[in-house]
Amino acid sequence: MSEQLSTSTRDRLVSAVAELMRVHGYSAITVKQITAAAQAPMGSLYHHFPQGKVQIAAEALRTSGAAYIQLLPLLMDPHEDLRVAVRAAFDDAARVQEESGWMNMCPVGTVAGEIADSEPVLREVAAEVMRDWIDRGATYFVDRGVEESSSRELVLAMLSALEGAFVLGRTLRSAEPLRAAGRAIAAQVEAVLAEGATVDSSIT
Amino acid sequence: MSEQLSTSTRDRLVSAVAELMRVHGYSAITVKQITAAAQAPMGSLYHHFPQGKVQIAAEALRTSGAAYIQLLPLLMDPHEDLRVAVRAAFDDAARVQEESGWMNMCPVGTVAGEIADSEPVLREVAAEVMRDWIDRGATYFVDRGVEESSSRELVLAMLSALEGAFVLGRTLRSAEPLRAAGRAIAAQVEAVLAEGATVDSSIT
DNA sequence: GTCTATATGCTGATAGAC
DNA sequence: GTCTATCAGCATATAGAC
Repeated sequence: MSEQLSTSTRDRLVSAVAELMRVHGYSAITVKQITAAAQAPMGSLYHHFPQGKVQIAAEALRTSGAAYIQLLPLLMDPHEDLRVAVRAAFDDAARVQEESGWMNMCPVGTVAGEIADSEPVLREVAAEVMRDWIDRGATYFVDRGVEESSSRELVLAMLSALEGAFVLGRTLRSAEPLRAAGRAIAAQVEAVLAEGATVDSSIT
Repeated sequence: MSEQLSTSTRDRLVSAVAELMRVHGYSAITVKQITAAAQAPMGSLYHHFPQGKVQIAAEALRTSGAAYIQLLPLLMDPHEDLRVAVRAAFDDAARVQEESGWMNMCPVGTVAGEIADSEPVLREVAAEVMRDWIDRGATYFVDRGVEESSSRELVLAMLSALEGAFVLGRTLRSAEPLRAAGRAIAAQVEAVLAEGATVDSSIT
């Protein structure tokens, strides 16, 4: 009964697509690249994913998306002040982006922009992933004292700034966009907390 | 001496690529699509652009990029209060995005994200376009009373939020991301102006 | 479930007549 | 400067033995 050390062919295929999409997006990668990277034959891909490239890309987007949003609390929890926490998250992202040699930080955003008008199935999957991000993010901000109505707006602004700064930073090879974006979102946190405080004091 | 009503073959080719990239990005479009859309034969494309697809895409990015940044003052000039102006620009963008049926609002951001690790020539062109945006944007903010050092940070945050919200909005088919991003950048303007005012009052 | 061999169509690019 | 015909290679996907 020899232990299976390697992961399943299916899992290796999904990981390979996720990694390839992170670097090259969706349109530019080929199924040959995928099977080569996963060290699997062509037939296995179409055995596990009968609809081929689109289907395996969808699965990879869901997997990566779920993993990515877990970073948010991980980066922000250590900081008591929410404004500091937001800036720390962006500054950490900036550091990672620079240290990695300006790699693509988020395949979901990249692929979403690329295929929104061409691959309706993948667009819907990307939308599901983003809706999950927004829900989880809003819940996190509520838990940290932001009013329910402002939380959704805040997480939308934060994710937008994050995704956009990823692209600018990677293109310009500069950590500036992410740091600047972090300051803007921190300013928004400040504004939202001030609003909440006003409401609170009017109640008290 | 019959007037030439149509544009030159060269111009039609560049326009066709710009429009196709706006919708589908770079990797997904083909030179056949380009020549078909421009109603030009294959040979003409390679006559005017010997390096082919990459070269014509580069030209289209430069042309579109230069056109896009002109919208910023156009949208913001009518509003005296800079915070209002910023929100108006984002709200206008949100309206356009929704009314257009969630079309791609900025080919430069889309293409930049897609090819940053695969097409070094195009990445550098996209970087040049963005550096031009940043310079012009920073100058605009300075002209409207923002301190020089804050202006650059502000325009970086604004462009990041704009590009990211384009992607989220198009994927989610929602105007919310752009509106939320606009409020965050307005908060940043508020913060930056307050800072400046503090400095000013210490001088006065 | 795994793997090889292959089908069919399309890719970017070129040659060369006009 | 325009246009047609065509190249060599690669794309996704499939068939069918094991």
